[in-house]
Amino acid sequence: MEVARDLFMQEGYAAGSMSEIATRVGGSKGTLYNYFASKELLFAALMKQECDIEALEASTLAVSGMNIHGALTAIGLRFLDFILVQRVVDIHRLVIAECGRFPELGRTFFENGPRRGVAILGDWMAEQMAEGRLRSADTERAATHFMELCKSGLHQKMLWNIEPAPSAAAKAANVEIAVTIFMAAYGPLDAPAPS
Amino acid sequence: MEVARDLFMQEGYAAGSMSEIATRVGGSKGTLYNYFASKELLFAALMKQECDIEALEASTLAVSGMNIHGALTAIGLRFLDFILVQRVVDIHRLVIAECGRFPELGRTFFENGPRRGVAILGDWMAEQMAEGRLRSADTERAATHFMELCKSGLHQKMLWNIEPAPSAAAKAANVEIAVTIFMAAYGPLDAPAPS
DNA sequence: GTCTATAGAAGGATAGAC
DNA sequence: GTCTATCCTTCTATAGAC
Repeated sequence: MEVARDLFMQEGYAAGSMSEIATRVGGSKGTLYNYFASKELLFAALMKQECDIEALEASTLAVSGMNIHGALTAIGLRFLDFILVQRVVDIHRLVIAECGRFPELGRTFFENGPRRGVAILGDWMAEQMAEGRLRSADTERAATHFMELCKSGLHQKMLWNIEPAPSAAAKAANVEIAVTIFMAAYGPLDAPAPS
Repeated sequence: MEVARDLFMQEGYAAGSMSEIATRVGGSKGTLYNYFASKELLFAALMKQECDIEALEASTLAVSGMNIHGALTAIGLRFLDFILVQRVVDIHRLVIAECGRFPELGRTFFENGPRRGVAILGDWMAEQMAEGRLRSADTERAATHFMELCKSGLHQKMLWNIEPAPSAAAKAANVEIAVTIFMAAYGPLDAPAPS
């Protein structure tokens, strides 16, 4: 499955062949078909595994004992460190490429990845709003906005194969400005926006 | 080329065959190869055409005589009306799917689409900043932020084949909140943020 | 369980008649 | 310019020996 994943990420689902997978793995096609009844089932099993990895990553949020600014910065950095890695971008590229032919692929990844992440971040923001550290607002929308601000153009540039993974400094800069913008729009009203 | 575009959008580049294109267009494969020397050249010609369409759309900005709030709303609505259409999303899906194998594909689309759009919007924002209607800031970043806020989660949901094109009302709602957030963060300092 | 061998279909591309 | 026919490769999937 690891070999198959790499091949499909490199060549795409249609262009990646079972023969090539068998060759790369050092076995024969007959044996490969003993493990997976069809190319489609191998692909489904493979993507399910990747989806679980994504779900695990989206489920964690460790920001205890930080002020709101530091917590948002930590959340943003962790988010970018996860999605701006070549392997993850390649998986997303494969999901986007094939979700037209495998409709449940996009939905499954979305539910386990972005949607879960937004829900968890939204819940955390709801707490912050209740305690007056953030302005009252739609939590899901606020969480989505924050993530989009963090990504800014970086994710698209990788997805479109224009630039490789950005440096830690570039990511940190993006998060810093994202936090500033976010707090100006969603921060408590008694704290005026900075210049 | 129209037929080929539709087939590739539906099946993907690798899975869409020259035979199928010839059949759909009502001709023969031999004739098709008289017009395009190879499948790859047909694909390149086709994507170049789509790219030009995108470039044309990204080049226009008509907001004369509006206040900043109305202008941003108009810009955001026009932007969403363009990118949240199934055909455009399908093209983007194809670009993302194939830019790993055709590196210049992603770059060409990016330069003519998003980059051009950001540059034009950034220039307009520079004027607004100079006249005190927006806070002074990095114009390219501000333009990118505004577009990301307008898209919010809508574009991804279409790209991942989770939802069809949103209604006009849904787009308008997204733009309205995007303008509010944007103005809270980038609006002039003398106008306090609304509740 | 793993291999070789192969069936059966489809793909890209070309040759050559008209 | 357009067609039919075909070459050669490659694909998914299976059969059957060991």
